[in-house]
Amino acid sequence: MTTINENNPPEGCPIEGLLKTLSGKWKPQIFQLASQGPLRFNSLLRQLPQSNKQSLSVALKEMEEAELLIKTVIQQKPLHIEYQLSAKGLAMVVVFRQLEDMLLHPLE
Amino acid sequence: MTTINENNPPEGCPIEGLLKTLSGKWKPQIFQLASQGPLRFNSLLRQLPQSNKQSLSVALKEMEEAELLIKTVIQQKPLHIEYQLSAKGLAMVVVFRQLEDMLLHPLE
DNA sequence: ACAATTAGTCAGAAAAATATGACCACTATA
DNA sequence: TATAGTGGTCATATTTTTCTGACTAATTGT
Repeated sequence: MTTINENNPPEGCPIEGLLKTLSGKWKPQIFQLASQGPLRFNSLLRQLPQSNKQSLSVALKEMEEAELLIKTVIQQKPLHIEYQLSAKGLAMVVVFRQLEDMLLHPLE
Repeated sequence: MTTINENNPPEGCPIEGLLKTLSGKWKPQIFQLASQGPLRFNSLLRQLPQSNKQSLSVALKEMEEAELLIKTVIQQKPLHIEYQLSAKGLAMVVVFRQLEDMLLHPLE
């Protein structure tokens, strides 16, 4: 009688945390655009005309909390706010590019 | 007068495709468990008691289509079906581990 | 014959994610 | 004074994702 390891509730699955911070409809585009230069809120909104303030606001906040983006307040009048990729965020984008390739290339 | 690149609708954002195939409530756990050995449907269901047949069935199918999992029918009676990580899937898990570390380690 | 196991599918309900439109404060321009 | 730009928040509505429970079909055990 062979019973296989079935007592394995992966509580706090680490991959879950990772993929959760990366999940969200507009985060891929934010990564992509931020990899091309600093972002500003209204500009981002115009570049993603299918999106909306609310969702972008939440996505930016989550990415900032995950330390993927750095938010900078530029002291001009009117105030300008810039979001740019952190080192972490940039490293993520680099890895994403590798993963894309992996996903696309057929399995030999 | 400096106008910044705003004519940049990232149609078919490549990162979007990647994160879409990785999205789904139970895929992280499937990656995790599959990295420990081949999976069978009902066993998976028992190991993830908060989940359900439907969602797992869909997730397995999507991961199989993305060539992350390989489905094998074992000709015994009753038929057994095994899901195991492909080379691609395994490589993904390895990269996930690196990304987790990146995400956790504070930005210096 | 009846229950349990294998691996699912299906329709409908519930929950979660996303979008809409109004509103806010501040500054600038006509 | 009114309009537009900066960068948002909030309550509500809509859409998408996930879950539930019933059902299938073949096989094994009691």
